Amino acid sequence: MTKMKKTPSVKAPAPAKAGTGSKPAAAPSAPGTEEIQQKPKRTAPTPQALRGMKDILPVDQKYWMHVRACVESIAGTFGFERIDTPILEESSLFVRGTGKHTDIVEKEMFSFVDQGGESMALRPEFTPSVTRAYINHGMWNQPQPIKWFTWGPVFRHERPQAGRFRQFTQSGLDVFGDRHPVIDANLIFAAHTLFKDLGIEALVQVNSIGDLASREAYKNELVSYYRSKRSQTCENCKKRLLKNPLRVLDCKEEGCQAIKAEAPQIVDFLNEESKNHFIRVLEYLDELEVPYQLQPHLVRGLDYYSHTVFEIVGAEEADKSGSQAVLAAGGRYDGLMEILGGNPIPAVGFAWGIERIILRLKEKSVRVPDLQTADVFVAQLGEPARRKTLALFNALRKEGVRVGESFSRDALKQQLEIANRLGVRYTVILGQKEVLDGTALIRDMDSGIQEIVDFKKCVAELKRKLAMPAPPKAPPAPVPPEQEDPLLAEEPMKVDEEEEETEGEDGESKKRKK
RNA sequence: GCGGCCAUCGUUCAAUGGUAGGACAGCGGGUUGUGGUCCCGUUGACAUGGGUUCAAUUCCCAUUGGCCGCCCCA
Repeated sequence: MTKMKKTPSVKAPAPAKAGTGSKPAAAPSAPGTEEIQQKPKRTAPTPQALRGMKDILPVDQKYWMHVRACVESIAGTFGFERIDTPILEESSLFVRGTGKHTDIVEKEMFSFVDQGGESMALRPEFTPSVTRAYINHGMWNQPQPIKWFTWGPVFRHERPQAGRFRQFTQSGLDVFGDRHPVIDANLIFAAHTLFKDLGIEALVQVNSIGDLASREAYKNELVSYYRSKRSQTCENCKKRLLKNPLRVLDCKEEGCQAIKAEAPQIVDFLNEESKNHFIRVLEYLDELEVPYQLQPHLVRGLDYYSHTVFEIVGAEEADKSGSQAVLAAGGRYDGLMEILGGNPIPAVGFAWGIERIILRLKEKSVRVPDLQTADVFVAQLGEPARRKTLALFNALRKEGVRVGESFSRDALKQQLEIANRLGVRYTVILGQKEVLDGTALIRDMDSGIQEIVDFKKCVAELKRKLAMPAPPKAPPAPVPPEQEDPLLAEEPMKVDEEEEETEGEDGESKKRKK
């Protein structure tokens, strides 16, 4: 038992092989408290994030915030309520819901048996979960339709690539309990609006795969058509014909293109009701002025889809068939509720992948709002000031002001550097002199102008200043400087009156330098 | 899951069969209490494990991870 207490944090050197039994290098002396941090030297290999799983670092958070804000705005304005479901579900939910023969379930699902012998899975998508939740909570007793909005991690054991991860974040909108085509159209409109809000040029592609009867009829026809072209069909398509015939329409092989072009189209096999539904969806889309492309070859891989299916792809990737071009996808799934043992309640929804959206935002250099972490910085010089600054920090914080600090540093220069990096509007400076006088210096970080205020009024004064709209911040301006921006030229120079106590010379000398 | 390419400081890019250099970032300076530009200094890396070799970061193999294509998908 005594040997257990050393280095609880470091894992044993990974069961690499049997060779490295003794491990002579790292011999942490047990009592060693004095030279702990010396030099780590060789330790056991640092654990890595699992394949296909990523840390989201603070630098990237502004993208996440931006997307999240856009999504919440859309969800809110379209009347969707947030629902969260467990990340872990019993495996059978997805086996039945997503489909036993889909790739997602067959080879991509993280599933395992827990200590209690129960078979469970990390959700690979949201749709079965929210459908289950609808059934479990008897949502059909509430006024229909039920409109839900989701956001959270999903897991698929795939080979990672750019824009494809094993853990990724999906978000979606679902409408339950209403089969009217206007619901489909308005949902597509919401999706389209979302991408517009995000600043991503995206394209809506729609199709209808009809109801089950229509689809079966079409499948038969498609298969017999491809049988007749058997000699020219690629190997892959031959396999697909057996397993999931509709997928031949996705084939990218040169040779198959001609066959595909001539292939029967599903719209011709829609029965009266299905066709009617689709036409009305399109009419509503026209009414909503949503630009869309009819995509006769668009089919969805999951079993539960019916009628309207759609995808949203990045504008210029529309013809490139790159798989990561699909930013969002969805459709109607009227049959799922019954598959999961509920009443036959229609539903339609769509989901989008946040990582792909963010990837796109970065590729297109879409500007997203910066995350400001502090409004004010408190700088201190000398021990008495440092102590006094602690109280000031808390006083400001209690007023809801976000305060930056570097209490442990001594040099004012360094503290101002940090203040600058944080992008605060004001820095409060407290030195020996100010402590003795009971004052504080408030420095406007844009202009460099400083004013002396009574320490007691410091918080109120800062709040007053912060309440005023921030002057238009000159953007980094990555554009060439030739066409000078008239907006920048006549930038209003505010805060010029009302500071009788301003340290004129200080501020001016500052300005002269630049 | 299949095929291919790749792997050097935190990031990015070099060089090399005899253990690595720059840029950016970081940290510290450029005398007395002032940031955004400038100058100087400094920390810091050869993914892991085998093999070939007197010697491997460099060559070979495996593993791991990333990327690209396929499968599929958001």
